[in-house]
Amino acid sequence: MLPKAYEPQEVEKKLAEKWQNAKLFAAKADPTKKPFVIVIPPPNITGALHMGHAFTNTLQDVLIRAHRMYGEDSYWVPGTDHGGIATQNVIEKKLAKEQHKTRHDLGREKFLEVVWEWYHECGNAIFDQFRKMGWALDLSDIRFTMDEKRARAVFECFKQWWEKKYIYRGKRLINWCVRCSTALSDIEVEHLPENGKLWHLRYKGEDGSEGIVIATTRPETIYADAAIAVNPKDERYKNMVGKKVIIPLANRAIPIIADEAVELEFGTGALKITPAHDATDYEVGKRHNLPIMTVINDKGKMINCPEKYNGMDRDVCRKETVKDLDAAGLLVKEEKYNHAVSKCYRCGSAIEPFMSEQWFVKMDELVKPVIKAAETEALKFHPDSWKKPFLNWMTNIQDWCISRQIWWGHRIPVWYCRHCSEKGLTFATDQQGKEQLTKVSFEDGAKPIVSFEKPAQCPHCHGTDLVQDPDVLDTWFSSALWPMSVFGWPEKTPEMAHFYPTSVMVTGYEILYLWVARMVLTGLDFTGKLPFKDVYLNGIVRDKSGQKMSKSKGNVIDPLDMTAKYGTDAVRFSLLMQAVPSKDIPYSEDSITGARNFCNKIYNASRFILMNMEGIKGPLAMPKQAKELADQWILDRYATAIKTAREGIEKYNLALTANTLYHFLWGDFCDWYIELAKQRFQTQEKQYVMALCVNILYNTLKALHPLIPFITEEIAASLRPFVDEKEQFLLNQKYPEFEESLLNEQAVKQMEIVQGVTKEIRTIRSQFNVPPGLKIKVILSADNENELSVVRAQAGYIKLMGKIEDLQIGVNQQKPKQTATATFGKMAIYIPLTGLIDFEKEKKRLEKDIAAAQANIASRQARLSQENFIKHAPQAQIDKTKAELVAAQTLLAQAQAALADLA
RNA sequence: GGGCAGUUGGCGCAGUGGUAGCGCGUCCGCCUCACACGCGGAAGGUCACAGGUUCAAAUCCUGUACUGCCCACCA
Repeated sequence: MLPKAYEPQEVEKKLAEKWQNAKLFAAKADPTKKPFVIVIPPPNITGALHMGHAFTNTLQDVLIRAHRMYGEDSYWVPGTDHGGIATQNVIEKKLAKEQHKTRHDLGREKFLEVVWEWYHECGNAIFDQFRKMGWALDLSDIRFTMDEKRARAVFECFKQWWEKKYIYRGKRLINWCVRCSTALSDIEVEHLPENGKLWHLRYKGEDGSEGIVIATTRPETIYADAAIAVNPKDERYKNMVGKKVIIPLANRAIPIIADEAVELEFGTGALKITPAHDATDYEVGKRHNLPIMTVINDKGKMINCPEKYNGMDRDVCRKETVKDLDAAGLLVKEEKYNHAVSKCYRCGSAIEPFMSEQWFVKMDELVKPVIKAAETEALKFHPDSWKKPFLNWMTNIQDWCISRQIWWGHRIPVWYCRHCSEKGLTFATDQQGKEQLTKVSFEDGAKPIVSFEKPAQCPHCHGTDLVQDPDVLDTWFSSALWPMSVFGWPEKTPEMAHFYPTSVMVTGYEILYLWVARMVLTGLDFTGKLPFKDVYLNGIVRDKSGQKMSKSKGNVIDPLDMTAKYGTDAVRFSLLMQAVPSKDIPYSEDSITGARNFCNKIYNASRFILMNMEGIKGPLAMPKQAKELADQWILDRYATAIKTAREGIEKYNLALTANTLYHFLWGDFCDWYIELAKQRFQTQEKQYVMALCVNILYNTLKALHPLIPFITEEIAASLRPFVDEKEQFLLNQKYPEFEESLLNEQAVKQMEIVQGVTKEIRTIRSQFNVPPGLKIKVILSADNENELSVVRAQAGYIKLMGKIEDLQIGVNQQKPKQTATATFGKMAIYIPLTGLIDFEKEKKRLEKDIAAAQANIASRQARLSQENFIKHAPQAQIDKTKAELVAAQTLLAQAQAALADLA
């Protein structure tokens, strides 16, 4: 005998291995079939996968599995991402913790070795999770954004864009993360609110006058001030423009200028201009030809400032400066001020706007076809509310800073001849005593040689002393090429020809700009084709109260803990039940138990059917004819469920698919059909009923397989001897088709009567505490035989489901004494309950019925008396309203009669 | 400052132009020979607010409020 509760752990382990060994998920590249392709958003190799991965990848898995079962050549391309700064940070932390070392203690080469080791370790852990989650990824065929082929793709892109002059070097104010010691692109900067302060500082006039008061949040940058700006329309300062004031503590004179950028209402209306440390100021400085002075270096330390502060940390300098200003009587006011501060998206430390020469990609040309694709909806967003933000971002795009001053990543494929580029190259000796190129300046004469490998010699002087650019590329640079590079682009591979473009990109909306936009851009630029036509944006998995999950908050739910506890299917299904496009989902262990219970329900229903299969020889074909109402009804429900389940998949609304199948299997099949079928198990119809049961169950398992692959595969294997199926794996079987011929509106209506009457009877049983085992007598009465035709025909169902011993059906039946009364449609339901009737309860019940009926009658009558309703509403609506009125009137009359009887 | 979502029973969410559903929770009764991870039943909502369109609006439009997110050079 099978255990009573489903135990997923063993089953899942066994099946996960079986699928991989059978190469079930491998690329087929079958030219006779329509390809359906998804490239996985490659997870960063920064550690274990989290709930967000579990969610987005499960969505993809469902699509991939469903389309495979639709008969398409579906292929889900697996891989991981090297994750640039994020990964480097993880390794640095690990080094510090385990060995108390920095990356500089190891040196670049050794550090990279350590990261590569980590990749193999972490990568394997990730692939293990892929397998455990049941994702249809071929684990023998994994890509990595830094492997040889992907590196080739990166180089090809760099080279072509260099030749087209899209890639260029530029010196400008960039976002610098002091902690990560690298430049960042604009979208890698987050603007987070912070409780800061606004300091009002006095800059005295050069002529000894009182000068001007400015407001700033960054007093430590006053040493780099190049001017004070006021709005040209500002009457307060009109006569001061052109005069000079003295920077406090620095004793340097700077001019007062007029610029539109200054807001009249903010602060004092006077703005200090610090071109080297603020983006707005940089622009103002450019307009007025102001000198650029840098007082904070790449480590966040003060430089070029009064001796006292030199070498100080910028935060310390801020405090000291404020203190000294106060002492000098130049601090006019200090007020609390909440404002947005730029933070590094990887480490959270404050971004320093920093003058630096970096590599950029010019965006204006590249972006044009992307905008067109989104506008014409050749590129379609799901939900389409993302179209507008996407276009908005694309139209206002800035050039992309692609160089990062870190070690882990694709090294910029540019070389310099030490002879020819001499003046543009700065070297330093690292802690291992090796000479390293630390800084490249094109302004000072560095001459680039673009090459994948180290060139044998300099093309100009034929010298052989060549060094590679020290920077690496933004991690999103290689990600941008992912939908092409996974197929071996730029090589003309068969995979590229067959699988590209892919079908849909499924990913979180938080990386729409960071990633999706750039894939579209590269795809269109290099292939002229969109890398995918559909973008399905999923939401974020949050905690129970809607908070983002984070380690620091301690509200993280680890998917592997949950799968170990409840089974992978339960975790998957709980996510899918809530998978409405773009919607964040609140998640807690509670949401998994519901899904786990469903899995158990499937298991037990299957177990029950299998138990009753004893002595029956398969295979049993799906019966073509319904023998009775329940059969017609369940076939209709089944067909409808399949139709809706497929619709959900097509519309990327997997919550619809999950909920539909859940309610069909549990609510319709188990609660009603199996219960009704039980009585036929002992009859000659057993073979027929079992054929219907086993086929409907089996097909429902198929329909559920993309969502919960393990339990469905496991059960289907036991059922297979009884159905007409040769294929071992569900994935290779056909997804159930919607069969319109199974729809039976009349059967559904009749069944609704059976269910409705049964429910009324059950309610009364429950209300008057009729012992569950006690069979009762029920009388069904109406004023004409026609109203009773269905219950007469289906009396057996009602007797069974209502636990009725004696069911009398007839026109205008006499109501016995001591009887509970209910109404369904135009039928009166009398249940004689001598000794069990509680008069107060019955009275209350009837009064409630009466009140409801009166309200219904009033609203229906009101509507039907409106001339416009009769004139404009469709006839069906009018008929429906009339029918509802009659039903309400019947209910009222019967309830009132019953109440009168009671008294 | 601009944009986008959301606002539905205690909680979390679905939902279609014809006066509302699901899961969890609550309450009552049941270990009914598949399942107590279960079965049966009940209570509980004027679908944020104000206008408008319509015979009819929770569902469409406009505005307001609140919440969340994204974008943006008010220091």
